[in-house]
Amino acid sequence: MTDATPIVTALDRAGYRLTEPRLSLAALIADQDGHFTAAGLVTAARARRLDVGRATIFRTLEVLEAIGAVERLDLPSGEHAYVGCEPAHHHHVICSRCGGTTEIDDAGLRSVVREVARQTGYRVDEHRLELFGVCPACLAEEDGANGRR
Amino acid sequence: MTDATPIVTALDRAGYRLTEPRLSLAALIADQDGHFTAAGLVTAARARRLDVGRATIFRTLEVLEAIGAVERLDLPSGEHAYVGCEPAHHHHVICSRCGGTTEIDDAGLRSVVREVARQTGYRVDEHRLELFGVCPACLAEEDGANGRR
DNA sequence: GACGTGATGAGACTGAGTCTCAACTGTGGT
DNA sequence: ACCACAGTTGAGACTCAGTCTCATCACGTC
Repeated sequence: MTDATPIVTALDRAGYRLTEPRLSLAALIADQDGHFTAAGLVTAARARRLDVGRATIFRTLEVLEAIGAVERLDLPSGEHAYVGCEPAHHHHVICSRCGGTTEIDDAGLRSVVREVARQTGYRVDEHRLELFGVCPACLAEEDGANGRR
Repeated sequence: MTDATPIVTALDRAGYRLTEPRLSLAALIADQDGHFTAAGLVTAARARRLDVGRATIFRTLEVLEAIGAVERLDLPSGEHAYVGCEPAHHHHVICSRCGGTTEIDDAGLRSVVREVARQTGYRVDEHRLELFGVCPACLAEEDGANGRR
């Protein structure tokens, strides 16, 4: 993603004002590939000399998460990160080498959830699946470096 | 769980010293039903007049997580919580009403992971599934309270 | 029972995230 | 084009989780 328009239109449609800081942030987020953290955005914003306060960055992320333009995820390290994404239910695989993410669809998870509900008697309202691994590009690189392995 | 022995033996077997603070904490954790947070343990320890420092609680949780006696999970609120559990790979369903947790086994997730790997080309090393909902007991209570719904 | 090492507690420290409040700015109405 | 106002912003104080340090302590071994 390198185009901020989807984020902007999502904001607009949800009735949020299109302010200058929000537009800057939308552009910044659109430029990130893979996941990014709030702290990272703060640094990036400063690097680009965008006049955007820390508080605003957190607030904007909150808004973007609420409208589904961004998804929050928890890295194995315990850090909170975000990924820009389409506002539909899905999950991510995260490359622990390059930090890139790939969206995945249901992939049969729905039936897992149903099965769990059946086994436990719970009404399952929400679920979160996070997958961590190594993306094809990094795998290829590893192979190249190691000869084989 | 209301018996600290499994935690204690796990510690012992892994070569950790069985110190007084660790034993207190093991007992404290065994008494928790459902998930608990580090902050909660700190409070609980103080309430019971256990002489256990905050740093020790964090360190012990780290150790317990490493040996699999406790699992760390991320609540939808972004808080970090823990559940005491058997040291085998599994997942939890968490009741967002009473905070109770239930362990679940694979339930078909393994094939989902395989499917994702196939779709994306990733080598998937790690995955985390968290389910949030309402447990049977709370569901029954809700029904009782609302008449129907 | 003595010793060495791993464990501990107090408290300083760091860094993420929140809150407050006065000042500002999009936006819809005119 | 202008106005008014409600929503938004930035600075910085604040809170709270989690980490680190270091002198002291106590478990387990010999």
